[in-house]
Amino acid sequence: MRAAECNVPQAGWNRGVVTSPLNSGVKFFYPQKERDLFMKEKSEYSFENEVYKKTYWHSCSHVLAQAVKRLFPEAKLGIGPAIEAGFYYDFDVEKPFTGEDLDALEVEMGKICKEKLPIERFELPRDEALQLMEEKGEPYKMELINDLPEGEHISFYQQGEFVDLCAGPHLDSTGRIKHNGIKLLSSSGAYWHGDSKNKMLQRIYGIAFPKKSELDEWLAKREEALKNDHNKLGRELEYFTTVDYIGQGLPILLPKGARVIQILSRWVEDEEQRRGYHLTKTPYMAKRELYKISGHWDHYRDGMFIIGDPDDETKECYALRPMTCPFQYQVFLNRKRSYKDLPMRLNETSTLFRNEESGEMHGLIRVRQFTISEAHLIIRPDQLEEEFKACLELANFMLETLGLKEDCYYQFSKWDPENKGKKYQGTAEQWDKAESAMQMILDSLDLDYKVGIDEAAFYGPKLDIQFRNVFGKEDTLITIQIDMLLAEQFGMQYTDSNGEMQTPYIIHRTSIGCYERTLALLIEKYGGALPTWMAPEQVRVLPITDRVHDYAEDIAGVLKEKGYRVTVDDRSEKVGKKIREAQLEKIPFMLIVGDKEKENGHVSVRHRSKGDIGVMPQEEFQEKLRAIVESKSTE
RNA sequence: GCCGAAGUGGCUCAGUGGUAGAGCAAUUCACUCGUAAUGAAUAGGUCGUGAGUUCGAUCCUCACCUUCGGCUCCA
Repeated sequence: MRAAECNVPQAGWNRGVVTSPLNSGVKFFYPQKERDLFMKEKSEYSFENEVYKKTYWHSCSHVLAQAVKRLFPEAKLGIGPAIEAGFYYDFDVEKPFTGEDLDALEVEMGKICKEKLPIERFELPRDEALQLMEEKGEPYKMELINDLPEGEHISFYQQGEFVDLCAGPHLDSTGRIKHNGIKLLSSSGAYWHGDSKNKMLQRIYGIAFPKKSELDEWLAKREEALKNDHNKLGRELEYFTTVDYIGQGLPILLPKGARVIQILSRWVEDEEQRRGYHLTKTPYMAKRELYKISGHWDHYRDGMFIIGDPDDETKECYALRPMTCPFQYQVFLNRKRSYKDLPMRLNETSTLFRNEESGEMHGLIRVRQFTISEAHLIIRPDQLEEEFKACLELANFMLETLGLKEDCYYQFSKWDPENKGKKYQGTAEQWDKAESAMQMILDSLDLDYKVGIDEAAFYGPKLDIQFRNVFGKEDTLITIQIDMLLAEQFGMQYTDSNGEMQTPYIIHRTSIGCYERTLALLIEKYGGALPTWMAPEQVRVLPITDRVHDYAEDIAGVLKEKGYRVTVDDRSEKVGKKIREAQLEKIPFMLIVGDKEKENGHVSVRHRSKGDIGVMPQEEFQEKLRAIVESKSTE
């Protein structure tokens, strides 16, 4: 169907056309807003131009939809946007797509590109738009149209026989898309409108580039990144494992993983002590009554492991803690407090239990039992800004030391008033107050952040520090939260300087986040070669012959005495093999010793990434190691 | 929880409706070796678990468990 055949109002036809500044003939049917953005960007049609890239991928998603419609005419269209890396399109189909289906679709997409079909925009009034989608048999599109506000221009894009409801923008022809620069990556289920109550559609993910070589490069890079998958590397390098009959989300931290977490948590606890925190140790479980006060019973019960019958009020019922907050508050409540006691900074290396749903677990990143560097700061309202900033400073200090700062970004996680009562406790006024307080602090820091609506904790807004794993999936590493609700619920009060009772504010925060998750991120960041200061094994001594085993032991003994983690490989193997294995295990330093070294009291030093760095006296190596470890360099 | 894929010795993977192989790792022996794999021998698996179909199941069917990629959820 041509646009003209369905009463296209010609007036809207060329709305917002931009002609290429390079006069290459490419036309963008951009709405004014995006046109302005485009013109500010590099005036080239390259992927360095974010708008062009997204437009290209968006048009790819339409080509994908067109291919699906050709090969699977019964498929109903969902939505198909460009995303961070590539594009996807959701379809309602009888059977999920198979790998062969994706191959066939890729071929068909290539054909559509070669057909060089003009991509044209037209607009329709609501009733005609609905009629068109009804004729095309697209119930999901009709739902989208019905959700559009009154008076909105309802625009469509057409290429050949394919018409799609779409706000645009798009390229002007399928011929602009490189026919062999497209790769369909995967397909999986995805709920319509992202709501698990809705029907599950089938989503196809894809990526595309204007050059085949760029596609190949991207795919190779991705493959390379996947090699650092902590879930693979972490198991291979024996940081952790899982056991069928223990259960999902309950990893075993093997000696190497446990060692790293011990090193990190000692560092964190010491640093927090320096910053005025008091360490607590609170129980792993409590009676249901505690969680009723905190609100967990009403807002978080599905996320808890409950011991006993939660509905039988005549018997005791316990729950493993999903958070430490209500426990640490008891420290404050232990006696009468005055304004002089505040801020009260309570930290705990706390193990938590959350009954995540079965499909949500992922290596060390998403588990059911984990340990976080948690703290609650009980403060006077006038201390909020200073304490919040100090929390952020601490978090950033940790991230910088770990070398992860560049991989993280901020998210201001707000509530959604729509879910008041169900998901969130407190009043709109209380939420406004907490969110605007956080807003003010963030503004004063001139922080670059994205906003997450409906991402808050049930008791308050959060500043989350996010990262992406090797698959590009986003997770929270660190969080800082403002809570103006729970202190009141627990009857926490302090006497101010006028002798009047006041309710404190509370900051919930993590400093390094969840140790398991942080370890996962470190493994992915460093490809398993963790910085020397936190490496589970820092030095391995490799004697060349049995004659120098005693010397090797001496060297190791001195280093152990100084607190380093060192082993001796005294097997009867060739040194080449010992080196190979130490390399594969990513041991930072190898000390190769033979008769010559023994004679002179020297060591031959090999670094895992620098290779052979020469022979030196033992003391010189010790000094080198000391400098690296004490500075917590990322080497 | 939902959609899809997978599960064979410690690891990576072959394989077949007639109850299993390879490489690496392990163990033993020999070699005493100079910056990424010395050689030989030995041992190791009720083929994720449980049912069913069949004369016979690791293979076919179903359920469950676990793992992986998504969705939803979340530190």
